[in-house]
Amino acid sequence: MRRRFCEKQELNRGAWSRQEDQKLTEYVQKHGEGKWRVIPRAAGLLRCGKSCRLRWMNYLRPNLKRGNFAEDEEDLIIKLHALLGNRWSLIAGRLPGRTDNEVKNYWNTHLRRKLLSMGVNPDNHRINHHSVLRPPRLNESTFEQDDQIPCAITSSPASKTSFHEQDDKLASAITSSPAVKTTFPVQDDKLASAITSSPAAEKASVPEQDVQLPCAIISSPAEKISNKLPDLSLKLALGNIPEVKTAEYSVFNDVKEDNTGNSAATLLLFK
DNA sequence: AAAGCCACCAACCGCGTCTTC
DNA sequence: AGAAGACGCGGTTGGTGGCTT
Repeated sequence: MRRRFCEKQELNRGAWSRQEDQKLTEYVQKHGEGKWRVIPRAAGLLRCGKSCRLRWMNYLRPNLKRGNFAEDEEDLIIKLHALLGNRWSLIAGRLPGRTDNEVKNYWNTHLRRKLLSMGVNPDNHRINHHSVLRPPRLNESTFEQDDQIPCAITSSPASKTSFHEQDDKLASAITSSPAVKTTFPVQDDKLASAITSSPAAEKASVPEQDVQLPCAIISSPAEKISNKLPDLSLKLALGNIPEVKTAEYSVFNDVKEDNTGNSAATLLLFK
């Protein structure tokens, strides 16, 4: 059997000592992050690069927030998990000072249980019919049999959603149907007027780097909701709504295909 | 007091993706 | 274009401390 890298090199494993932390911190502060493979030797550490990177990213890095999660952080994690699933690094990216490892651990030890106790399935975020009422203003016809994510969501029927495939990997041009406007559970007039749909799908391209940002996504009534999609499971719509400040809301546009190949758009907004 | 159980979380591992040559 | 190395992500493990019996 092949020996693990750390064993082969007779490197330290397990908990980090204070001296090791100090050496790594000093080295990274002086030379910067990256080149993790050369850092251990350069910093005088008997660790593999991978271990150094992990220690730095999850523990030593400056501006890390430690301690209990605030209620709004919990709330955000739950909403993001509902949309993104176990994409811990993406979720952590929306929580300043939190690491993917920390968010993942918190989810597994606290939030998972919390959702279960609320009658919500933590794997798919569907609500147990017997324990939770549907939001009163949602259009029932836009939902599948089970309730979906327990926050502001609209879904457009597959038939009204246009979805162009540019190639196997990327797809573009998503539009929301007029149903979006009427089924959105509006809690705020500003949003109500701002969130609407474009009349027809049109291809448009969005710079790749923008698509990487999993946040501050706003759709415009006038503009097409369209983009390049780095991943078929996550479609992000980018644009601007003049009436709504992007700093105030996060919007996700998710498109799912059913087994007949039809696609349905889901728009999710939260503060 | 001590054994057993459980929750928490730091750290490890394997694998997929990206980058470099 | 493709091989190799580096990096990053998510699942899992294992040590530790607190609580219960």
